[in-house]
Amino acid sequence: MKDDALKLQNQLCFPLYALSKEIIKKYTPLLDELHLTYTQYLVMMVMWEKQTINVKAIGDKLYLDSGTLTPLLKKLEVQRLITRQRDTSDERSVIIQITESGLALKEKASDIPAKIGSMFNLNEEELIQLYTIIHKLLKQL
Amino acid sequence: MKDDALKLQNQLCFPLYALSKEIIKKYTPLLDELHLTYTQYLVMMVMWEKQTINVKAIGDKLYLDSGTLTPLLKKLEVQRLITRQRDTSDERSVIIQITESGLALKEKASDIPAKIGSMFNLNEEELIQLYTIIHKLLKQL
DNA sequence: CCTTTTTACATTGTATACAATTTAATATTA
DNA sequence: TAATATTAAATTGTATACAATGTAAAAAGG
Repeated sequence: MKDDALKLQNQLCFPLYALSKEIIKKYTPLLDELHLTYTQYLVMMVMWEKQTINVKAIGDKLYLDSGTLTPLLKKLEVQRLITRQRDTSDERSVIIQITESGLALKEKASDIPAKIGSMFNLNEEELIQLYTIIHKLLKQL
Repeated sequence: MKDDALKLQNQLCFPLYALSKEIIKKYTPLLDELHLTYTQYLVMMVMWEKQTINVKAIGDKLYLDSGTLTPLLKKLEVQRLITRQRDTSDERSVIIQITESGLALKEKASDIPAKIGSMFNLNEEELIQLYTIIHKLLKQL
C-alpha cells in the first residue's frame, strides 16, 4: 500500500466511529418520544419487516449477539411491543413476535427517516458512493 | 429529497454503525497484546501526539465526555501509561501526561495501522471518496 | 466586589456491546 | 444408537457511552 493510502486509512477508522456515534445522538431525541433507544429501534425495524423471527436471525441481521439481545428483548417485552416464546419444534430457539402495540408504533416512527435524512446534506452521487463503499467494506470484514 | 435518496439514506445509518463496530472488532486482537481497548488506544494516540493535554481537550478530539474519560483515564493511570494531576493554574482542569512506558508503547503499536489497512481492500479513489464524505458529514453534525 | 453564570471534572444511573462460559437441545458420526 | 460436536440462548464480567446531576473553581458583569 502507498504511504498516502496508509495515512488516509488511519484517518478513517476513528472518523467512522465518531460519525456513527454522532448520528445515533441525532436519533435520540426523536426516539425518546417512542421510548426506544437506537438499538431497540433497530430491533423494531426488523420486527416491522418480519413480524415473527427468532433471536439468532435478529442477531445475524443486526450484527448483535444474545448477550446484547436477550436483555434488550426482555425490555421490549415489558413494553408489550413484542412477545418471546420458545420454539416448540426446536427448544434451543426463542421466537420473537411483534404485538399490536409494536405494529402501531411503526406509524409513530414513520417520519424519523426523513428527519434524519434532512440532516445529511449529501447529494445523490455522494449517497451512492458512501453506500457502495460501506457495503463493500461490510462484506470484506 | 427524492424518494430514492431517502431510501438510500435509510440504508446508511445502520451500515455505518455496523461497520464501525466490525472494524473495532478487528482491532481487538491486535490491541489485546498491548492490554488496550479500542477507546484506550484512541486516547493513547492523542497522548503520543501531544504528551501533555487536559481532559477537556481529549474529549473534544475524540467526541467523548468526562463520564467516559474519567474512569478510562484512571485505568490508564493504573497501567502507568499516563499521569493525572490538577492544573495548578486552573483547578477545574486535570492535566494528563504521558509516561515513559506510555511513550514506549507507541513502538509496539506501530504496525497496527498497516495490519488494519490490509483488511481494507479499497483503492485510492474509494479511500478519498470515503474520507471526503465522512469528514463532510462530521462537520455537518 | 459581589452575585450570577459558565466551565471542567467527577459521579450516578441506564443501556448497550461483546468475550467467555454455561446449559440444554439438536445434529453428526463412528 | 451412544458418544461427540454443534448450536441457540442465557448468564457473567468488563468496558464503554452518555444524559443528568453534583461540586468546585473561574469568568462575567452589574
